Amino acid sequence: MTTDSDTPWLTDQEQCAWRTHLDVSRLLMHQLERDLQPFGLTNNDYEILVNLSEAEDRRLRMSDLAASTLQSKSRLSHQITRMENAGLVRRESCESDRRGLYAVLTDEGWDTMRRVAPHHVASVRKHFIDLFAAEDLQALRTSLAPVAAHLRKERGGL
Amino acid sequence: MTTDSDTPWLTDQEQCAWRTHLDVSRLLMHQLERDLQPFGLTNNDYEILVNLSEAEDRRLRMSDLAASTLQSKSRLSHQITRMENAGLVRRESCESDRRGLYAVLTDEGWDTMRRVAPHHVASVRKHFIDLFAAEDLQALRTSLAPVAAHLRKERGGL
DNA sequence: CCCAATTAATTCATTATTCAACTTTTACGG
DNA sequence: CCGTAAAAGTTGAATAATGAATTAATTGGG
Repeated sequence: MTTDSDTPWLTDQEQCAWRTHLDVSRLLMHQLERDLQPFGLTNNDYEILVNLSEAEDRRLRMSDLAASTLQSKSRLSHQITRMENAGLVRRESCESDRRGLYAVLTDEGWDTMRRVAPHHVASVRKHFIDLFAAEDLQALRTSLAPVAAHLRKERGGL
Repeated sequence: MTTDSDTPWLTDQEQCAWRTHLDVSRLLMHQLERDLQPFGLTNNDYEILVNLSEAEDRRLRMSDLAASTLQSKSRLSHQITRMENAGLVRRESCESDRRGLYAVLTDEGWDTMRRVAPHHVASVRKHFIDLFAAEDLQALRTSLAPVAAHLRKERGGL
């Protein structure tokens, strides 16, 4: 049988590491959201802008954008609709596959990105990056990378 | 004036660390959510259960519970309403301060907690804790703790 | 002792997320 | 080629989160 005493409970150290990670995740997202608010953007908006502005021709297929932002297609579809209404993005149909659509950054979206990015970077530095010693940040990266890889494999289709 | 070249953009290393942290946060929450689904609980439900089950008399004031779960009072209020409907929790009025309410774990909530906790711990181990070398987990904890502290100070009232 | 300010918590309206159902187009096995 | 399966994306209804406004009780200075 399976009893309580079989359960490999977390040690105090592990508990603490875990809780700290959780707290940082949540608090950090909240803080970044707040820092973006004056510009009328959410974290989600911003991430879409980043992905599109880095992409070839400032456009990406809906599916690819959903994959790279780790969202469901449905959620992305709603998200893009909102951003389209805000004038940041537009949909364009894809010639090679008539099922497909591109999300394309508008000029306004591009300008918004250029204007907001410096502030966002400052925010990320202030509340995260600059709080680590350089070697700690490296350690973080190298120890987190396998976790990310594991989790990516674990999730089949979002 | 402030130009683009004044902006202290993230280095490649920093970018990578940052993105990895973001991805891990999101993928991990998703995975844990999926692992809790068979038990009919969400991450939020579970966290409330943990907090209440560790508390004196298995009860906490709404405000304290909101603070320790880093949620707004409004959100917590809705959350507790849902959990009350699910029979996991009940509200009890507070004698010493008639404005106040306790969220109290029901017997069903307690049983649910005891039943689900081992599976949740296993999930946390599988997708996070056990993916680190012991010394890396320590490093994570010590480098993340100041970040958590910083963020807690930064946010005034949620 | 009283009134203004604060605190506890909820409510309501708006916005966002989820999940399943649906449409259209493409791919592919026989 | 034909028909069935898979893929791209959207839609709509249900559920959840947010934020401002509200109610009710407490505190504390004059």
